[in-house]
Amino acid sequence: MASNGAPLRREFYARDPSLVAGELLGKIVTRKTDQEALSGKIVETEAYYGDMDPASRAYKGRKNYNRPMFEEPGRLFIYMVHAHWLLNIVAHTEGEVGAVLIRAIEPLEGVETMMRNRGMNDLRSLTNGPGKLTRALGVTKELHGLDITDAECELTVTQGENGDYEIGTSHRIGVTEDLPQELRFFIEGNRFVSR
DNA sequence: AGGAAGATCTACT
DNA sequence: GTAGATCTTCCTA
Repeated sequence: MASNGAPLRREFYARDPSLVAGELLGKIVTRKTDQEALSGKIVETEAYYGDMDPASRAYKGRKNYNRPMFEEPGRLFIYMVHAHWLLNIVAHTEGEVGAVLIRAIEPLEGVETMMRNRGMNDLRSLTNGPGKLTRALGVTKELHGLDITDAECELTVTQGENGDYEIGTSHRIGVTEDLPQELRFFIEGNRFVSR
């Protein structure tokens, strides 16, 4: 089953955010509820940094709400934009600041429930955007700061199958002031990548 | 206490 | 391709 396997270890996240963002492609996100497991394959991500990144939530220094970005890698960083919760995983090397935004997943398990959560039944547009997938998976502020390297966590990321993907890159989407580097990563040709 | 911003989504033309 | 809805957090007074 797709969601089997141990969570990725903390060392995976204790590296440069752009590296982690690229390697998270093809991994499996699983949201465990009382009833069932909802899961999907990560097909699109973006990397964010600290005070050198004007698009980052951590740009203006350490605040209450962005605290996880400054702390232990492998924990969740969740916050709201335009009435949508966005799902991030803290990722940075020792002493640095950063996180990876999950922008799109390919639905695997629990599609019925995800459709119910979203109030629609079009598979293609079920989870192909950062605000859409959190709604589908039932991700809210409640999960903020949780440790996803713990197998008991309500949300985990596991290895999945080793696919041979063409990885595409581009500038980040929706940011007002981007860095010169391309920090958006996606699986080339996958139909669940946002548009 | 109030206003504005923001890593978005949907529906409409 | 553009407009309006959405809602939490932050900033200033």
